[in-house]
Amino acid sequence: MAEKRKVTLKDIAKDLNLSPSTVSRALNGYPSLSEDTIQMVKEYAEKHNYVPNTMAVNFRKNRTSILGMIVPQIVHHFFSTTISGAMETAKKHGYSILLAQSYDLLKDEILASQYLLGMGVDGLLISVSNETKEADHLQAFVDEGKPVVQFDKVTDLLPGPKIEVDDFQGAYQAVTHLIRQGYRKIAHLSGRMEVKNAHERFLGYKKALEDHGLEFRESLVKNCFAISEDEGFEFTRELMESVEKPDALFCITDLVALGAMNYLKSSGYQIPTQIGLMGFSNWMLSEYTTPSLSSVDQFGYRMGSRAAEWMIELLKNQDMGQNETLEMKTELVVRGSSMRS
Amino acid sequence: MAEKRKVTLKDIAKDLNLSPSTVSRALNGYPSLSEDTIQMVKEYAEKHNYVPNTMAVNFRKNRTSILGMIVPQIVHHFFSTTISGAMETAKKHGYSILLAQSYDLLKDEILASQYLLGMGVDGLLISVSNETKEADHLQAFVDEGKPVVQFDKVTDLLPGPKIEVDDFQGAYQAVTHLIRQGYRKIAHLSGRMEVKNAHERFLGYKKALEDHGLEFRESLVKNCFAISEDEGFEFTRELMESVEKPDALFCITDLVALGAMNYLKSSGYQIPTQIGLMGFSNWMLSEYTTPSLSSVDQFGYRMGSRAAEWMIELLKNQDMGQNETLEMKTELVVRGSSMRS
DNA sequence: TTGAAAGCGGTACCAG
DNA sequence: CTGGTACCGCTTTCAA
Repeated sequence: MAEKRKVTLKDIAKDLNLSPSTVSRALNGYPSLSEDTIQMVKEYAEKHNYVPNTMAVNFRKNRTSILGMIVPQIVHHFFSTTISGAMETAKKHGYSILLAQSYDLLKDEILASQYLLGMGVDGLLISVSNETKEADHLQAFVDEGKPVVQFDKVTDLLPGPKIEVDDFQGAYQAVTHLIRQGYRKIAHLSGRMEVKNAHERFLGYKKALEDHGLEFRESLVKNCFAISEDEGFEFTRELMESVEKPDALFCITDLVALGAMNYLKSSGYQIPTQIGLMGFSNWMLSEYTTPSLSSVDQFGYRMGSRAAEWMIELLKNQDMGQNETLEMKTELVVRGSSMRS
Repeated sequence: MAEKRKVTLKDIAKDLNLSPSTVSRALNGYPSLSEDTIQMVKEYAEKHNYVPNTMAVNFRKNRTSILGMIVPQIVHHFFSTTISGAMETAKKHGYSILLAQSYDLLKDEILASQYLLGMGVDGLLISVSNETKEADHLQAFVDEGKPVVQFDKVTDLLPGPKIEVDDFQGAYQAVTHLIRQGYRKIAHLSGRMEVKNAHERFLGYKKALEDHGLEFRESLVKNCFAISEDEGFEFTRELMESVEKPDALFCITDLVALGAMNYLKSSGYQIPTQIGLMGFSNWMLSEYTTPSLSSVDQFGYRMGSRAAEWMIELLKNQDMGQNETLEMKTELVVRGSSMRS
């Protein structure tokens, strides 16, 4: 490792017969310095391609310009878009993002938090796990004066800035769309009711039915636990084999809808003519199924970007943020699986 | 921001009437220290939950324990798996990963490199962009004694450790499989021949044909430029409308295969009976199409993990690495789109 | 407008 | 086995 020593601020000072403080000031654009000095220093620095030592600056200023970010899983398309959005915005403001995954396990979320805190991040962007029923590990950030901005999946156990998807509205629109397409017995493959997003979607589903004069029936709702493709398949089988036999399915997530689609197709049902199908999240793959899957877009990129923006603003103002929530609207994406007309 | 001052090493030293050096040694498990001292220090540290200041340590040791990682796009499923693999392995060894994207543009790759270098990463893991025809920005890392490990898409312009997918073998196996399924006129939707992976896949395709006594024809090869779904659709149309009319398609990537599949289905072709279809990369969505798409798995997680491991070993040994290549085998994933028997 | 100097929190060398 | 101390590179008072 033939590491050639890099030129430091002191080197410049010595060579230019200035004090380190002057050089520092010149480079950082302080006022009250003669134009000549500034010119000279800048030129010299440029010529010897001086690069300030980030570690020294961080150390001195007691900040890293790094934001921690915890998501359940990077490989989930939605989260990868939020990451992408947060990264771009952060970079624009001179921040970088240190990532960690919780795998939707509280245990791993705690580990990740401690890890990021130890790395000295300036703040935390987090979408909490489904298991998160305590928030001491998040409070730890706040205790050290590091803001926490929650997004997508949030917990009220930690007051502070939150960005949520308007799941209620998204579900309401989706189900309303199904009703307008003429479907009348709309079932819902829901998630766990303790999980806020899932509950909101359920409520949106219910309200849409009621507002359009359709009866809500418990028997048309199935709770997925793992939110898996298999559950989509199995619950759809149960529903289609039951007396209720719905003519449309609104699924908590595209993956579940995919399972439903597989069951329906393998059992010879025609989508969307015989039965309509609707997912949620607008995964990349929804476009590529046959028929393509209608869904609800959550604007992951924008969400990540907003979270980062918010964080940076808090950091700039030395503020921990109020206990306020920003609701992000969703957008219905109508595709083949629900287009009867 | 009510940041309560944290206890430092010096605090401990003062309170315990020891020197900072002793405390440091005790905490870092140095030999030649009395058991008593170690005990005492550790207990005190524990009790006052002392946490070493990462920034100070980094600064002092002139390293960050952060690895830079540049991929074309995080949202690509394959890359998100490599990221995940690299992150887990890095964490296991006390390293974290700072991510950046090149969007397959040289310009952005250079920016990302400079950015990561400026952040003071200890080394770089990179899958280069398709445009990368020079490597000064990577050489810059080497010049500062920071190892660069390339993976997946690599350039020979920078000598050093590389992890490559054995694209040749993967393509060879894929095409051999098609031949065994009885397909005889196998077309190839290839990528840009200047891109190594694409070229290797092309060569594997060609060799498989030759080894099985089938004629290779230029007219059955179409070069995709953007590797897009649209190109898959269009080139498939061209092929199917030409006199050549293949009975199977081997596509450079699953996305292209998807485009091909869409054209074929919309034109009434039966897959896999009339025409066989094969992708490459084994994207998440390949499983969910109808029919499901045969593909070639590239083990992204393992690849990222190996890249990180390699890097950490280099770092440990203060080594920049030789100009050697690790070839990772692929695995054929046979699904509905190519299963005639 | 500039300089001198004190650290930030550790680590590691040199003594003892 | 332990202590003293210089110092990593930069920022920021305080003083001139």
